Order: sequence, then structure tokens, then C-alpha cells
Amino acid sequence: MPKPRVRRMPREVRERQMIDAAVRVFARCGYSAASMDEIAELAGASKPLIYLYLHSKEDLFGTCIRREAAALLGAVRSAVEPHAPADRRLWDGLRAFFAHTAAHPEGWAVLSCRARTHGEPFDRVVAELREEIVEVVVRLIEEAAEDAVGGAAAGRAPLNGREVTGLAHALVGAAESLAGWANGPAGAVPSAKETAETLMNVAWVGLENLVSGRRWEAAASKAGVVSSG
Amino acid sequence: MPKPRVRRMPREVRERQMIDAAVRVFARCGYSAASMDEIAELAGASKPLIYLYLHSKEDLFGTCIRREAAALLGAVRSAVEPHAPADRRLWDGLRAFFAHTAAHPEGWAVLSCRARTHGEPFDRVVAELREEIVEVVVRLIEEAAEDAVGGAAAGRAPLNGREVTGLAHALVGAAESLAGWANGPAGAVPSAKETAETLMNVAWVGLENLVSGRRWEAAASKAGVVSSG
Amino acid sequence: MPKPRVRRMPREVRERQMIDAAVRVFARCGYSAASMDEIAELAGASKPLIYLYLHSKEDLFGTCIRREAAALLGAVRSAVEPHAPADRRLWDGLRAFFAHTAAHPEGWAVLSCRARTHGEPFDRVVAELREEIVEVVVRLIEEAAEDAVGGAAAGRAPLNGREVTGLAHALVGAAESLAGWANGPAGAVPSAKETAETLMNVAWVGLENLVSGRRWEAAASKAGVVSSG
Amino acid sequence: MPKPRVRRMPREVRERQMIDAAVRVFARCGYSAASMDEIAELAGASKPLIYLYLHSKEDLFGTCIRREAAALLGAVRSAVEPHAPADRRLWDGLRAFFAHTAAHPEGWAVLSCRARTHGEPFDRVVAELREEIVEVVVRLIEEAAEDAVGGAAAGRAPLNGREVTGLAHALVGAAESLAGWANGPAGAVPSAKETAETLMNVAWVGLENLVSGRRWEAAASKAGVVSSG
DNA sequence: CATGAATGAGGGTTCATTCAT
DNA sequence: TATGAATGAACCCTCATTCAT
Repeated sequence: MPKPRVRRMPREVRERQMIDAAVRVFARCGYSAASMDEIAELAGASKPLIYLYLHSKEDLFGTCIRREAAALLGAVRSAVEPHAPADRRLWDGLRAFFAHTAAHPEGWAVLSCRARTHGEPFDRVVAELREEIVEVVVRLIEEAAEDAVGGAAAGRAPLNGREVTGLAHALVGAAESLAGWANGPAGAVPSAKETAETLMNVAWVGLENLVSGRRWEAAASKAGVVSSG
Repeated sequence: MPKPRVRRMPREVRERQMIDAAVRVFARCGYSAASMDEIAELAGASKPLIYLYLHSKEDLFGTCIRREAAALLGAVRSAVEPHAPADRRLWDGLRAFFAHTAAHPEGWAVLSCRARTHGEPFDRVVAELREEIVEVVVRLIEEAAEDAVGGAAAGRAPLNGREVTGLAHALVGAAESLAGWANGPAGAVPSAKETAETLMNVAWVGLENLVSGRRWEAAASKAGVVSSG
Repeated sequence: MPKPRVRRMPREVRERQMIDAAVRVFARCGYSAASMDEIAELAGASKPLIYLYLHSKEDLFGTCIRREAAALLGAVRSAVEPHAPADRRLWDGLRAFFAHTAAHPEGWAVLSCRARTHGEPFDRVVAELREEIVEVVVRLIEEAAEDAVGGAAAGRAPLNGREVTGLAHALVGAAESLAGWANGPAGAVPSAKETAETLMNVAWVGLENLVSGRRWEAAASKAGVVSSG
Repeated sequence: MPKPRVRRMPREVRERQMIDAAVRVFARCGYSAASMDEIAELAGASKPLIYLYLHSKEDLFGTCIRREAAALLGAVRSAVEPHAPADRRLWDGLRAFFAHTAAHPEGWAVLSCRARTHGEPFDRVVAELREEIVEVVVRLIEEAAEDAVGGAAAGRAPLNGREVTGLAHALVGAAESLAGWANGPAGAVPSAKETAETLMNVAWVGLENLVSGRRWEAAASKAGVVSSG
């Protein structure tokens, strides 16, 4: 009697165990290298049961991705007050993002890396999640730009659409990178708050300057001169 | 002689063809899902020859990663003049980075995504590449900070080590994200120069403010107030 | 109570439903490809109940075969009056056979095809059914031969045992083939009566000639000459 | 060293061995119950090699069916002289049919039973083979009818189209049944010539009577009276 | 140098069957 | 009586890898 597996659990519980196990294994190995045997063993269930409940490896992977994506998005959304000022919302969102990814490193690994390795329709789910976040950031930036333009001398239209989207992608990428760094193997990992502060400092301050028209100009690169519109 | 495949090529050429093919297939499918058959076919060589030259699938993958990493690092390095001012060096490096990733999307896909999916020792190679780039950026930031501190009122040491590393990670992540965006399926992809400008604007200007002591403060988040040291 | 399945039916009824469902599935897929899940679903019962009543897939298959064989044999037997003349009995039997197989195509499919696919002991059951029918036909032929011999000039014993058995097999095979044809997908399927007439015409008339000694002779095959004993 | 498998054979030979083995296993077990492992073992090759050459279980089955169907049809065709009289052609065809099925019982088992168990597109192949044979028989009957009508008093049109087709199906079914009987387990199996004679006697003589207008009539079934047109 | 021939090992999936309730 | 929960075993198929030529 090597393993007195707990038997006869209600379906919901078993299913959760299976998905938990799957997220772990997918995070560790990626989609193709993950084996259903390993997932089954980690879940404490037999393979046929997994297939009965989750139907196939692809379905299981999709379920994992959707669950983790929803959890992450939910964590960020519920941390943001819709009527707070833009910077506050960014700040709260970033903190929630870093806190959640730090608390669920496996889920984050699946979303940030594993899901993109396996084409359609998984990369699309992740791409949609990312796009959704980018949209939010785009609105944040636009709002910040309006504030700046409204509050200060509004002489020029400082940001076109593509530039804003680019900025949003940069910000999201920076956040992803920092999340990966914070989850890294290094002993001295920063807290979610510290991470969020670092990013907030460089991004928000840079953003304010940007929307107020200050640019870096390649031509004037003798000593890092900044042109002020 | 049923197949008029070109025979008897010098080893070097054959090897290059094989690695080229492997990079493509690994980029498309990821490590585990890539099949040696497919690589062999794309390379126009027989499988035993691949094994003779490249020894194993893992070895082949490692060779791909190292080659692409070296190419990317070389492109960035050779674009930077060592004695140029910090901002110029960052600017040139970013442009080279975006140009290279746009010109070699498959190589970049292998480095940015595929290699991280397959644990030890491949993720280490990629992590080392990343660390090397982060180091460069760290030095850039430190230098910029010294300039700022030296050139302006030097009252405080505004950045500790971990913060600098975090900034560097954020910058690198932003660059990676932008590279992915620029390679994306959207029709209106920006040029390498545009991409670099976007990033440079937000990063460098933010950086300058940062090293001169201006911070975003959570407490004052009524209207995005920025405290000036 | 999520499923309003009719519960608590008397065992006999349930069992009949199960066997009905099994016959359909076996007819459609054959023994091996049929799945107990499908049978259970079609029967509107749970799998454990099926196992409780019918014990195993093989038992269930055997039960199906025996039920269908008995039904077919019963239909044929009850259509034949024991004291009618030989040709009348054959005629009535054939009509009943074609009527029954047309009315129960699934049962006929199981008997004629599916059962022979799965060795011992199922092919034996079917072989026994067939043997039983062949026996009947053999007696019919012998009786017809006696009539002919008795009624006409009885110069020779024209049919040996093996030839009679062969004739019976031919007749049964022809009937089976016609049953399959009549059940086929062609739009203009003949009625049982027509089918029986066709067969009766060629068989009985041929038989009469045969027992009266007329043969086809290979040697005289210039124009299909028939030798008359 | 349990089995010093002969290695390194040319592909053609191996492929033939595989198909031979597959025909045997399919004949014994049917499509679904046959296992590729068993086929591989019987073929003296490993499973991957089978898949390399024959692609899939379905493909392998199709290959078997087509090969056996072509062999049977070829045997029958090459035994029939196109310009011989109708009865001679039927006689020669039947003899060849019985000889071939007796010599290749496994192929015949696959064609006559196994192939019909597995839906589209295999049953279609077999159905086409059968239809082809039925067509030939239909033409034979029509020709015989013309001969008879031309040679004798041509007062009536004795056979309509559907009746002819029905007769052909009956004849083919009888032949199939006799082939099965001749391959049966009984010790005293008849030779192909005997079998052909039995069928020829009942069929051809019956046919001649039929086309000359003699019918069995249900109404007159007192003593097997035959009406002569 | 180059390859057609060949396989051990393992992966995803399904099935008949049985407990525990 | 009736069933949701659970599984050992087997099946089809593929892959990285290696001889023998």
C-alpha cells in the first residue's frame, strides 16, 4: 500500500487539484514537455479521471491559462478605484500586479512564457490579456496627458496614437520584466511595493515630462541635453 | 541517384544550414515540439549527418542559442562607441537592438521565448545574455547619475544598487516588449528608430529626473504631484 | 435530482431497454468498436446497472445475438405450416425471413456481420443458427427430390449428401445476400414478397430440374447445352 | 537473443511482409480488435517502421483491402475468356472465384466480413468490388436471356431490370456463402470444381428455365407445380 | 561523406470494469 | 434499486537516436 490516495472527493475539488497540478507542471516544463502522467501523479489522481473532467491536454492547458489570466486581471482590477486620479490608479494597479505575480509565480510563468510557446488559440488568450492591460495603460496615459495639457500651457499635441501605444507596451514590458526579476532566483528579491515604486518613479515622472513636451533629442547628445518645448 | 540534393559541401557550410534550419523550427515550435525530422528536411540534410555534426537535439539547441545571443550582443556592442556620452551610447545601443531583432525575428523568438521554456542549461545561457545587457545598462545609469550629481547640486546619493538594477531590468523589459510589438502582426509597425525614440524619451528623461532626486510619492496622489528633493 | 431519468423500473423492462440499445450500437459499430458508455447512454441507464444485469460486454453481446437469433428463427418457424408441401414451406419461410430481416435491420446486421467478427463463442452461436436453417433447407430439398423421384421416372439417385448441403448453403447465402440488398441504400428496394419470388423462381425451378437429373455440363459449353439424364 | 530478426531488408519486401501480417491479423480479429503491436510482431518488424511505411492503422487496412480485392478480381478476370459463351464464362469465373478464395482464406475473410464492419471508406471499397462483380453477372444473365429468347420462341419479355439485379445478387450471395462453407472447419471440404458445379447446376439450369418463361407460382403450391408460359 | 533502414521508449487517449454511497 | 467517482491496462502513434551500407 504505497499511497493511500484520498478517494471519493466531489468533482469540483478534484478538478481544482488537477488544474493546480497542471499549472505547476506547465510552468516548469512548458506545454509540449509536460506529461499528463506527471500532472496526474502530482494531482493525486489517475489519468482517465483527468480526461473525464478536463477532456484533453489542450483543453487542460486552456483552462489553466484562462484561470490564471482571470485571477491576475481580477487582482489588478479589484485593486484599482475607478475614480481615483490616473497616477494613483497606475500605482495601485502596479502594486497589485507585482503582488499577484509574486504570490503566484507558477501562474505567472504559464502566462508570461509557456502560453506563448504553443500557437493558436493559447497565444491568443494571452495576447488578449496583454492587449486588455495595454488598453488600460493607454487610457491612463491619455488621461495623464490631458491633465498635463489642461493644467499647463497647452501649446502642442505632444503624443500621437502610436506613440502612446508604444509607451504602454514599454510600460507593460517593464512591469513583466520586473515581475520576472522579482521572482528570480536571487536571494534579495524586492517586495512588490519596492518594485512598483521603482517602475512608478521612472515611468510616471518620465511620462509627465513627456506630455509636457520635453524630449530627448538625438542630435543634441553631447551631454544628455534635454530640449524643453 | 533519386534526389539531386547538393552533396559534398564543406562541413562549415552544411553546419550553418543546419543551424539556420534549427533556429527557424525552434522559433516556430519551441524546443520540445520541434522535430529533428523537420529540421533535417528544412536543412536539406539527412538526420545522421545532423547527429554527426551537432551531436544531439540539446546540443543543437544550445548552439542555436549561443549563436543568436552572440549575434545580438555583437550587433549592439559594435554599434556603441565606448567613449561617447552615456545617453548617446544608450541611444545607439537601443537602435541596434531594435534593428537586429527586427532583422532576425526567428533568432529573437528563440532567445526571448523558446529558450526560457526549457530549463537548465538553456535558460542559463539566456539569463547570462540578459544579465550582460543589464550590466551594461546599469553602468549607463550609474554614469548618468554621476553626471547629474556632478553637474548639478549634489546633495544626496539618490539611487541605491538594487534600485539601479531594477531600473535596468525595467528598461530591458521595455525594450524586449517593444521589440515584440514591433515584430507583431499589426500592420503599422514602427521602425527601429521610432521605437528607440519612444523608449528613449520616456526612459532617459525619467532617468534624469530620477537621479536629480525627483520622485513620485504615493502619499501625494491627489493629482500626480511630484516632489522635488 | 438533476436528471429526470425514469427510475425504479422493473428489472425486465430495464434489461430490454439495455439489450435494445446494445443491438443498435453493435449493429452500427461492431463488437470491438462499440463502447459501453454509448450503450449505457442510449439505454438511459448507468453503466454499473448494466454490469449488474448483464455482467460484461461479452455477455451482453451474447445475449443480443441469442435474442435476435431466436426472434428470426421464431419468425420463420411460425410462418411455416409443417404439413404443407415442400415448395409451399420454402416459399413461406423465405417470405418470413425477408420480412423479418427488413423489419429488424439492426438485429440482422448483428447476426449477419457483427457476430462473425468476434471469434468464439459468438461465431458459434451464429454458425449454429445458420446450421439450423441449412438443416431445414436440406430436408426441404431431400423431400423435393423424393417427390420428384417418386412422381417421375426414378432412374437414378441424383443428389449425394454433400451436394445437397452445398445447395442448401447456396440457397441460404442467396437469401442473405438478397436480404442485404433489400436493406441496402438503393432507393428502389423490393418488397419481401418480390424478393422471395425472385429467389423462389431461380431456386425451386432449378431444383426441380436438378432432382430430375438435368445437369449443366462443362464439356458441352458451346451454347449452354443442358444434358437431360 | 530471443529473436535474431532479419534486418536490413529492402523496403518493398518489408512492406509486403507487413501487409501479409496485417491481412492475417485483420482476418482473425477484425479491424478494431486488431492491434498494431500484434501485426508488428507477426511481421517481424517494429511498430515505428510500420507507421513509417504504411502511415496509420486505417491506411494499412485500406491497403490490405485494396490488395486483396485486386487479387481476387484479377484472378477471376484472367480466368474468363471474353469471347466464350455466357455459360462458359460464368463457369470459369466461378471456378476461379472458389479457387482463389480457397487459396487465400484470410484475404477472403477480410473482404467478406471484416471490411464491412468498419464504415466509410472501407465498406465502400468492398461494396464497389461487389457491385463490379454483380455487374458482370447481370450482363451474363442478360446475355443468357437473349440467347434463350433468340433461340427459342420469343413471345414474352421474361425479366425486368430489377429482377435481373436481384438474381445477380442472389447468385453472388450464393457464391459467397459457398466460399465460406468451403473454407469452413468441416473436414470434408469440397474442391473448387465441385463447389462451382453445385452452384452452376442450380443457377444456370434455373436461369435457363426462367428466361424461357417457366415460373414457380405461389397459387399453385399444391405439389410444386411449375407453370410453363 | 552521406543515407535508407530500424527501434526503444514514451506520450496522449480511451475503455471495460468496479467501488462506495 | 441506482450511480458518481475512480482506475489498470492497453492502444495508436511519434520521436530522438543509431547502425550498416
